[in-house]
Amino acid sequence: MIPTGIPIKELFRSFSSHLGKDIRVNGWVRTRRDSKAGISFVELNDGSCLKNLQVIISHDNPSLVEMLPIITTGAGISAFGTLKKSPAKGQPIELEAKEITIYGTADPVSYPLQKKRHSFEFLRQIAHLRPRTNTIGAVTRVRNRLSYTIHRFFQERGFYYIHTPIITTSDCEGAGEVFRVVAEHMEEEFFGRPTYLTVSGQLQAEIFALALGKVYTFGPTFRAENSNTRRHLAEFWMIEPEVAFADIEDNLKLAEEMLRQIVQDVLDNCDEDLQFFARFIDPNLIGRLEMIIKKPFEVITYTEAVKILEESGEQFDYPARWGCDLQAEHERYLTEKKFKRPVAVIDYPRTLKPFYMKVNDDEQTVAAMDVLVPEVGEIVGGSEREYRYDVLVEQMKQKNMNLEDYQWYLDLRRFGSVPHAGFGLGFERLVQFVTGVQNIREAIPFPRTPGHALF
RNA sequence: UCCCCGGUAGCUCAAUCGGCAGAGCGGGUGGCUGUUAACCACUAGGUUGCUGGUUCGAGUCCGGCCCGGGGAGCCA
Repeated sequence: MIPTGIPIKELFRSFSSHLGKDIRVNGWVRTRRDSKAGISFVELNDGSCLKNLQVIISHDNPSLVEMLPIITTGAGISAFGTLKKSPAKGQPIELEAKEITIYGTADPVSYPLQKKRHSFEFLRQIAHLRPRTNTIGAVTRVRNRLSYTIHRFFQERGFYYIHTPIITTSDCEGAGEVFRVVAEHMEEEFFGRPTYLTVSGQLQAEIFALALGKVYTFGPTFRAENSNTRRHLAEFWMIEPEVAFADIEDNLKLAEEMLRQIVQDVLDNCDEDLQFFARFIDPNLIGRLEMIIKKPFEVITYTEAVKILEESGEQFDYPARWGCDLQAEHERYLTEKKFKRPVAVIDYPRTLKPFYMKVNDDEQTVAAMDVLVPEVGEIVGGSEREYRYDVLVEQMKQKNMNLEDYQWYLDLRRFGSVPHAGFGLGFERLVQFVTGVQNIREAIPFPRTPGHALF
């Protein structure tokens, strides 16, 4: 067995219990500095936290000195020695090495990562090594925490986690272009009919919501849109809760509580990483996150939003008009300038929204909701679902849909249909919002965008 | 897909009006120091994205293509 190391995070958190004891740490060398006073300093990082542990190599120990030339940036090593208080400034503790095992060297001439800052664009080209950087390491830890706390949020409220299919036969009308799924070396359709990668688990989640009450999905989603922006991926992860016996107000409340709780959790548990982002990525980050917790969401109807935009006196490239979709510039104005907080826009014209949204009593609008946040834009999109059979059929006919393809969906309205609602939260956009990374490609371990799919 | 900007050393970038292709960092060597984005000296390192053209002369100007970034649209 490989000797286990103590996580560096653990050493910094409670070093008093380890001081003076012999311990082992496994990790990767970030940098080495040699002092002719007879000491070398090795900064070791193991991914458990942002901080490096300083390992002291005394030049009195000939077997360690022999190793020095290959203890270079990037090397994977194990260090065994005594944990001591550091006599110098900069770190509370350091490890005085007795033994070092070098598992893997990293040739300094060809190892692409250097101590100094790299551009994110360059790091994307070495996506297999970029997790070893401070930023991507921190994003990865925050992403993990968000993932954990989202599951916890729903589990604590009695939601069931549903694994909706990745391969589907419905293209979820209006959710974007789809990827076809075909079996290689097979002429005929593997499934006997055309199949696609899912663009949303919503319709299938509705099936289970109308049986188990409260459910959510959290899985990969695929869109074959040729969109080249810092907010879009061809493969991304989406959280989609779906609740029976719930209307648009319940839906809004759920979205707000969810965002508030997960942001609070990250503030409580990822402080070191967030401070790093605040220092190097986005100085306004912490204030923006605290705003989520302190200020209630502003809720306005689409009609009110258009009126506010018309009376704003702002010069927009496209003036706001009732019946037209809100432009990105409109959304930014509402959330960043007018209200300076998350804004939920509800009750959109039915012509702008998909068939499954509940038609309001005015028959002109549907019970949709988009939650907009500063910097990222739309982070949540959802609605109360149309649960009345006749109205749903009418909606589908208006949108020129083939009713036969959705017989199962209509059946849900024929047998025990009840009001229900849900929404989709783009997970990478949440990661973007919480970390401040400008480009969504830094918010996911292996970004897939048009023309790019490494590994 | 459309609009704008860019592609020069391993990385980040400079190069005036078209006139000898440079710096910092990183690498190597030596020096110095309980160092910590260490410091000092020396040193190696180039198909200026590809291609065609204009010119005595092109990193620089023009055409085509490729790639990247930002914005827009679509959306999460």
